[in-house]
This record gives sequence, structure tokens and C-alpha cells, in this order.
Amino acid sequence: MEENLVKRSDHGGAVMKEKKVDSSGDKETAGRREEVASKVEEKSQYHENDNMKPSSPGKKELSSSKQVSVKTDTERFSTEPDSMASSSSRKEQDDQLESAKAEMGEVREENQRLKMYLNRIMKDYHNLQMQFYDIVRQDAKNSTATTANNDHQEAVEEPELVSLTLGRFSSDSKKDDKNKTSSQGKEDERGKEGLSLGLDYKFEASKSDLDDEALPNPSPANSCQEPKEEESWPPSKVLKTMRSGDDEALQQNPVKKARVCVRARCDTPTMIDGCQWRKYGQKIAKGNPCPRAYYRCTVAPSCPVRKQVQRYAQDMSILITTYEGTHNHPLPMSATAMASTTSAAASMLLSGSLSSSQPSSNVPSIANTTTANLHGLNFYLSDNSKSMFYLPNSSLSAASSHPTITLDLTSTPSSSSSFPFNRLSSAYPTSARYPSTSLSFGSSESNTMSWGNGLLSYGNSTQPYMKNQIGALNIGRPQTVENSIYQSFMQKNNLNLPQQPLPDTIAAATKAITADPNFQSALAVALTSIIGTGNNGGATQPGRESLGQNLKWGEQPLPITSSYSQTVKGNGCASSFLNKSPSSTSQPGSSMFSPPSLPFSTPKSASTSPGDTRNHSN
DNA sequence: CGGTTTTGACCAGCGC
DNA sequence: GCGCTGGTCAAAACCG
Repeated sequence: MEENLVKRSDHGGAVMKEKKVDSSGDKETAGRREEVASKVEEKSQYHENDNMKPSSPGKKELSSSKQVSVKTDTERFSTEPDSMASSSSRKEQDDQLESAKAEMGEVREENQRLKMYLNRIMKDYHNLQMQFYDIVRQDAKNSTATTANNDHQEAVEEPELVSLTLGRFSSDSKKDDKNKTSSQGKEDERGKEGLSLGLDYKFEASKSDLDDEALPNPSPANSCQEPKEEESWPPSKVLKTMRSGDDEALQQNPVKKARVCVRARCDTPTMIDGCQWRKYGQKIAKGNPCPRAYYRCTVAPSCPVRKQVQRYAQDMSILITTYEGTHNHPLPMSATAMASTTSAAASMLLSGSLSSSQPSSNVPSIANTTTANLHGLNFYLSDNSKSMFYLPNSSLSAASSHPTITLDLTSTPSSSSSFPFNRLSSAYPTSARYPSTSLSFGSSESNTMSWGNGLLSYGNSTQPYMKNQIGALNIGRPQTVENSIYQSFMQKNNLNLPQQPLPDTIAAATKAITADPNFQSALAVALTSIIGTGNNGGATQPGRESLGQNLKWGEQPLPITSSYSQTVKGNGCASSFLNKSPSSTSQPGSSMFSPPSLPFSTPKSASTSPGDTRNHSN
């Protein structure tokens, strides 16, 4: 601020000096207006400190300029040899002072006007923000209402619901009440508290139609206290050793956890999803020359989350990452994007909300599959676990006993006909105990989503905003979300968004945002990633009270490709899901997302590369 | 030296 | 019961 004031003083002096040279009053006024306007602009950049005294800048400016002016006049007149001129010069001086005072008053008024204008703009800006949120929330409410009709049980157990909405906030009754009161503040809180989204399937299963999934702790009350107890990932052997008798129900009715499978183009051994993983095993799976690597989460010693990483046999550039389990610890900021996404997917899977089906005949590899083109996302249910990746020989036998949801982030064009998953056949298999589900995030030409450090940028990523977003998130400012959203949207629309969006630009962006269904959908994901913190004190409560609850899959087509960029260890894949052609990835900022063309060029390589032929198979 | 990776061995589930 | 396969363990090796 000090610097700013000094700047203003300098400008003021310059103005008054200019006045001496050019006696034209109009020009002076115009120049001064410009000067004041520029100062107001400057001030707008510091509007956070706007509670400074009104018009103080102008005052300072004028006083300083006045001083300069007087001094200059004195110097000038004092050097005049003619003594007769001294009296007249005094008179002129007085005139100058008078005129300067008059100008000072004018400028002060001008300054006041400009300041009012600025305040009005800021007010409009905030109003637009509020309107934007209201619209989004209203849409969420509508969609939730329709969903509730389809599943009354969800309404009954609403507090437990983890409904994910792409493109809208959930405004579910009770939860909405909370949100209404302090939705924005809540988001801020979440941003401050740290993100702790986990995979929500467990919780979600409590309300799911999959009755055979008797979850140990479906009640939300348990969520906070004993997240670890809920885990059923450890194999029976481990369960025997790890658990005494607390989970009798669990052992009596072994629960097969939902799995979230993420297909993404990735050239590194494993997809960097923000969590820390330790490899504990590797095996050659039947039908796939690439070994399957087993990782467990090491963020917390007792975290039961596992993941399997394997290359897609038919396209080695595709990395198939299967997540299973629920984090029982706060997630790093960078891990929330994937966690929220997978939790959303798991929620979709277990909520039984995948209902519609599209008969088709061009996917022969899946014998009994259902697709739900729900809200523009493609969900695939299959009871043929061995073909869930169109790998007839790829064995994911465990998947036959696990509900699996697949998020396909490798598809290219958004047109639903171009992606094999997009058309599937037959109805929901009643015989399928645990169907597998696929989410297809196809990319459109311009609609791309990219995650970065838990944040999402939407559109043509011409430059990464992660740094700003992270910083903003860390300080939990209310405008963080909006800003990143605005930025992302501006990117999408190829609007050269300045670092400090101008009010009118923001207004235009707001307008466009509210009119763009795709953005709404992406927005929800972004919000999930950004503010989907685990609430309740830190520990990830799978699916409970997490922000994911506030999100429901949008109803709009979402031809997007998610680009999830994370770096935790450095050698991992910043899992680029951008499906753009290599040329398209050459755009600025794409270095963060574009994977090298060679899938197995990573230094450490190995574990999942086809060249790694170490047979860990038994 | 502590954490991670490697890798042979072990176990469980499933189909025949 | 046997073989196959997936999943995990755990000691050794490796790494920073």
C-alpha cells in the first residue's frame, strides 16, 4: 500500500507539472481524470484493503501535487530577475492556488464518483456470483427431487446419501438446509480443513439396491469413529489376523467392496493420484503380458486402501488402475480429485441409480451388459467381469465378486458412437451379483477437463492455473472456487482471462457459465475436488458428510475428458487423460498433461511395463 | 538407516 | 481333490 501511495504521489506531481506546460484546462482535466481512473484501477486491485478512508488516495495525490506545484512555481518565479514581476507573480501564485484548490475539489468529486462506480461494480460482481450459485443450487434441487422419486430409500436415508451431481449442487432437504445457511462458508471451511474425500462406496452401499451387500457399518454414526473397521479389503486371511471378533457380521457375510477402475492413458508405471502408495506385490495376470502391480496406501499406516495397476494388454499406453477400499485418513489436497471421482463413481455403482439401458449389438465382447447414459455420462454395467475391459483374456476374476465401476478416461471423441463402451446391450443383469460399471469421459474438441492438484480446469488448457488455485485453496478464500471456475471457463471459451478478471468479464463469464451445461457438469466435479473435504474432523469418512454428498451427476451431456495431473513422487504419470491428438497437446501448458508418446519410457519403469517380464506368478 | 521395491512362497477361491 | 489363478506376505535387495 505504501508503494501504491508513493506511486500516486508521483503521478500527481506529474500531472501538475504538465499543467504548467500546457495551460489548456480541458486537457488538464482529461489527463487528471485518466490519472484518477488509473488510480481507481489500481485501487481495484487492492480492493481487499478497500476499507481505507474514502478518497484518501485522491487527497494525498492532490496535496502532494499541490506541493509540487507550489514549489515549482516558487522556484520559477524566484529566479525571475524582474522585481516588478514579483507582485504580479504573487498574484499569479494566488490564482494558481485558487485554481488548484478548485481543481482539487473537482478531482475529489471525480474520485468519489469513480469510487462509487467501483463499489457498484464490485457489488454487481458479488450479486452475479450469488445468482450463479443460486442457479446451480436450484438445478441440483430439481435433479435431486427426480432422483428421490425413483429411490425413496435414498430419501429416507438421506443423511447418508452420497449423491454425486455433475453440474449442480445437491440441495437435498436436510443437507440443503445446511448448505443454504452457509454453503459458501462451508466450502471455505472445507478448503481450510483439508480435503479428505475417500472412496464412498461403503457408505453408499448402505442405501444401494444391492441387497446382498450387507455392509458392516452402514450407519453414518459409525463413519467418524471407526472408519478402519469398515474396511473389508484385507483378504480373509488378513481379516482373521487383523480383526478379533468385532466384525463378526463382516466375516459372516463377507462384503465384497466396490472397486473403481480408472482407465487412463499413462506412460508411467502408475498413475499419480495424490496418494502415496507402496508396492507390495506383482503378478503376471493371465492373458496379459504386463504384470499387475499391487499397491497399498501408505499415507496412513492403517489405511486399507489398495490399488492394482496394470497395463491394458491391447493398448499398452492405457493404464488400468483399480482402487479398492476407503481411506481412513485425511487425503492430501492433491489426492482429492481422484478420490472424489472414484467415490462418485463408486457411489453411482452402488446406489443402483444406473437404470437405463441401451440395446446395442456392436459390442460383442460384453455378453451381458447394461449401459446407463445417465446425465451424459456413460455407465456400464456388466456381469461379465472378464470382459469388462474388452480383454477377453484379461482376468479380473476378483471383479466377479466385486462391484466394479470403470471410469474410462481414454476415450476420444465425445460422440457416443465412437467409443465402444458407449453402446452396450441388454438390460441390467439380474444374475450379476456385482456388476461392473464404466464411466466414459469422452473428450470433445473443446471440452476438456483437467485436474491439477485437486483442482480442475475446464476447457482448453492453455495454461495451468494450479499454482494460483492451490494457493487460494490453502488460504481458504471464498472466491477461490469461483475464481478457478471462472478461469477455467474462460479458458474453455478462449477468453483471454486476465489474472484479475475484470468485472464485466466476470459478468460475461457468469452469464456463459450459467448457460453452459457442460460447464455445470464439470463444475460439480471441480467443486467436489476442491471443496469436497472430509468434514467431520479430518478422517476421511467414506462417503459420509463429504462434499460428494452434495453432488449429483449432472443431467447434461458431458463429453469431457478428464486430465488428472498430480505429482507426488515425480516419476509417476501425471495421468493425462487428455485425449487430444498429440498436436493438440502441444498447446501451452500441455507439458503438464501430455504424456510422452512412448508408454514405457519411464526411468523406473518397470513394474507395469510389458518389458518387465519378471514373473511373479506362482 | 528407514522406506520402498523385488520376488519367491504361501494361501484362498473357484472350476472341473 | 487337484490345478489354476488372484492376492498377499515377507525376506532380501535396493535406494536416497
